[in-house]
Amino acid sequence: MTNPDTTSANIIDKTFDPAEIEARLYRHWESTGAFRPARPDAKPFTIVIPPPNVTGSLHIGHALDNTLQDVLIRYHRLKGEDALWVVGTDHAGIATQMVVERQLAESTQAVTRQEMGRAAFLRTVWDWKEVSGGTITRQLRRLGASCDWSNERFTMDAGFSAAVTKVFVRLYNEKLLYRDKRLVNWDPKFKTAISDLEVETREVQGHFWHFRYPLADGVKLADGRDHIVVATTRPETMLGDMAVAVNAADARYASVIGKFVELPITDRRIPIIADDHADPELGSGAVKITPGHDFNDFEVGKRAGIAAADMLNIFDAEARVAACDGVPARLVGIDRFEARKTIVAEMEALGLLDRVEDKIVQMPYGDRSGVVIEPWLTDQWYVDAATLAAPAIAAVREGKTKFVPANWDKTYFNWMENIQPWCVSRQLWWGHQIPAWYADDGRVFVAETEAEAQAQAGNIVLRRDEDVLDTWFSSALWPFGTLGWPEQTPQLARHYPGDVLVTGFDIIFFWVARMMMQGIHFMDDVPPFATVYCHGLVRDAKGIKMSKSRGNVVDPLILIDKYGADALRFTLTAMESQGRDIKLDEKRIEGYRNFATKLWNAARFAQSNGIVGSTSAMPPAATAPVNRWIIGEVVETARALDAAMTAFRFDDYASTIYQFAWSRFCDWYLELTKPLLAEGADAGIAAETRAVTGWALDQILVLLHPVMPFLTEELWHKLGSRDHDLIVAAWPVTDARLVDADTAAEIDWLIRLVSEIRGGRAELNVSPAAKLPLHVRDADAATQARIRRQTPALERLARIAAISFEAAPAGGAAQIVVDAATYTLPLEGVIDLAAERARLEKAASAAEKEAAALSGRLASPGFTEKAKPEAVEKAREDLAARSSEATRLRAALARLG
RNA sequence: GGGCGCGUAGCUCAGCGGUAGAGCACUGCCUUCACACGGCAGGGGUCACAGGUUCAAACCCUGUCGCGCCCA
Repeated sequence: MTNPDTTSANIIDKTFDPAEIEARLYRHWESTGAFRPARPDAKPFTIVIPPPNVTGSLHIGHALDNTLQDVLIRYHRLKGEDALWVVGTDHAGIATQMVVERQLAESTQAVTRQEMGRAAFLRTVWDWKEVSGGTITRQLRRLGASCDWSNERFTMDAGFSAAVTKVFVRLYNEKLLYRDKRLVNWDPKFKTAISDLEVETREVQGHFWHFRYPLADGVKLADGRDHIVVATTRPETMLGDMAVAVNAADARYASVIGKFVELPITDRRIPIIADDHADPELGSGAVKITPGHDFNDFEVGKRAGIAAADMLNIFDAEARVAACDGVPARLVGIDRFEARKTIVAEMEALGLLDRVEDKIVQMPYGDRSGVVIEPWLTDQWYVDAATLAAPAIAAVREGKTKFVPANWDKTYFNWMENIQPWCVSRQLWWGHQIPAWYADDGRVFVAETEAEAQAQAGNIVLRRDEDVLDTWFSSALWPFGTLGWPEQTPQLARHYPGDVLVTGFDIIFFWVARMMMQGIHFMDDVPPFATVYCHGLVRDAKGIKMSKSRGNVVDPLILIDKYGADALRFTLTAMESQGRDIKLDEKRIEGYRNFATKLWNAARFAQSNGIVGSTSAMPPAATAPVNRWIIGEVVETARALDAAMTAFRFDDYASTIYQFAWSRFCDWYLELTKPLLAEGADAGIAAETRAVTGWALDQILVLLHPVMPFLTEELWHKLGSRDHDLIVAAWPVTDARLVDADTAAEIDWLIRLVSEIRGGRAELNVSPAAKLPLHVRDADAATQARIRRQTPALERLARIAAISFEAAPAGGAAQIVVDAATYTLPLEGVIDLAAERARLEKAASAAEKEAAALSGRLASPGFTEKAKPEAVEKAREDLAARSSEATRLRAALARLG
């Protein structure tokens, strides 16, 4: 009924073509609502996507982040849970505004947003969003992400915007949000405040200019000098100096504290103050204080009693010198870097330039604009982050939210405990406009609508705040805003809090911290997720961070084109070992593409043998040991995968299913059952084997589906007529009673015996084509029974002609020891006796060496007394086995003569 | 300066108290009727170094060296 196959026959093609399959299956899943099956009675499982920027395109980091989320969501969907992956995009205020402004500048009209006006500009941004904003969500589909697209969200949607406004108003009314004049990181290119997290500190070669500031009123230093030397990396800021600070403990300056200097160029008198910020060990020990343009100086200024409103602001929004107390008119309007040259030249001309030295300086740059950030004194809206952080810290301390790997909680605590007031206003147009209205007299009215503000204000003219909110202010509401908050929707009741947040560790400050604060505050103290899974960065094969400028970025879409989405997903999953950075080597992807092909071919083989998918999750009844064995192996594999997923060990998950599918199922089970399916074999056993193979293959498809959804869904339908898609199939039964220890032991023995015989043959250069007779010595009744049962398998896999329990004929032979029995392959005339002697000698020595080590350990006094009883018991068993093996190998050596 | 982490096979990485593992690469053999994007077999590691704890250490502790990242 839901068969997505559009080809006429269900025959598995000789070649596996990911591109065709992926496009077809994704459309099928999405159009049939498979990503969000209705399961009202099931346990909810919820992930909210870290919303990608609407301007973005899929890079390899997204591919990793979303692959992991999809593995989780598909796994939980298969487990029968009510799995919801909330998806959507973020309006990305500054990034989007930049993109659209650039397009406008490059367009034929070459128009600026100021020329257009706010309303027209915003219409243009929305138009852009409708046309180009879907890039990344289309690309997520290429990856196979099974998100709930039917409820896709955007942070600027009406409902979400209403939530943002409500949060702003509530925080304001709770006095957790306020307007204040403080220093911000000002981006003179975009003319907006930016977050300190958007400031990138770079080391650049700069200078340290030492200026002489003349002491006022004829005062002299203890050493007789009439000036104080201060050094600065930013000479132009001297125009805004409001003090010179010295350390109270510095004897050189003790006598001048409280006196004044004549600030050159400006002819302003500024005080000499005592402050611990001045380090006697650094430079002259005296520092100029520019409270309006330096974060440290701002604090010094406040300690000295200067109110923020009185601090001098010497730059305008574009960082040009502004008209200001004492600043000469000739300097007004010139750019800050020009001003620097001018000031230095003028100081030199005044004979006040003491000296200049080269200095590496830490320079703040805007991570998007690339220009030097100016600490600037402005009125902005601030959230009292410290108050909101307290319960967010407690939630992690109390284990309500866990970081995986756990050590990220240290990073979280460190940042949260030192959190600064959060500046949430931005001087942009694209974003949530701040719901604050001003009266001409400066009064502020904060309300959800203009009408409400007007009602508060009475019959006066109001003007709305032109600024918008920081994008993170809105995305902090993502875990509940996407579920309909502030409406108390059934979705919200059911899917908040989320189970897991999957994100890069680099986003802990930006986003995780903010979601924790807002989630707890607005959702009755319930943090937004139980687990925060932090993965690492994807680097190139050499371990270098990918960047456009280095040209070492790998495009996930190109990798998908080349190897298929499944191979890329498997690679990223297999390499994800709890937060460690991933060095992505294309060879690895190629290897997992090969794995996909391997499974494809195994399914082809099964199909050509009349094997079809099972109709029941329960395994078929089985009598043959190999069938009973594989059933047990499937169950144990499913249990191991459950354990891996519970522990968020994506790498374990991938390697467990890889090993099982390839090294167990393909290499052994399919080979061991070939004789059972051959012509002339027992019809009952053949039928049982077909049923078990079909069942086991089905289970592999289910178990692998979270990582390789396309290949597995395709094979699921190729192998049988199904009444549902694999994406909504049931996880295998994991009943331990399905594991039969006796058959497991028998197949384990068989595998060891075949491997030993193969090894011996290869080492002795016996032609792979030659079929040899096998003589068994010292086999007990149980072993003889096993040999009889497994004769067809031994004949095929070990290339044995006939098995005899009679003594081998005299003469050269290869001898194999497995457990208590010795197996002889007569090779009179062809065997290299020396080589066989060497082989046996090597094996005997190894066994003896190990036996000696074990008996040494058992003889040591402390071991048997202090070690765990299991460890002692195991050592005894191992010793017995190794000694026995050594004895038999020595006997074999003796027989060889 | 503070914090986090990493140094295990040629490469990329698991393992984190009981005899060293995987994938890739490498070597030999194999056109065996699912698969050469394959099969079979094999070589390769004083687990950075030095001390210590322990009956037992790649794994725990201390220090040294080397390499990252974050914050100031």
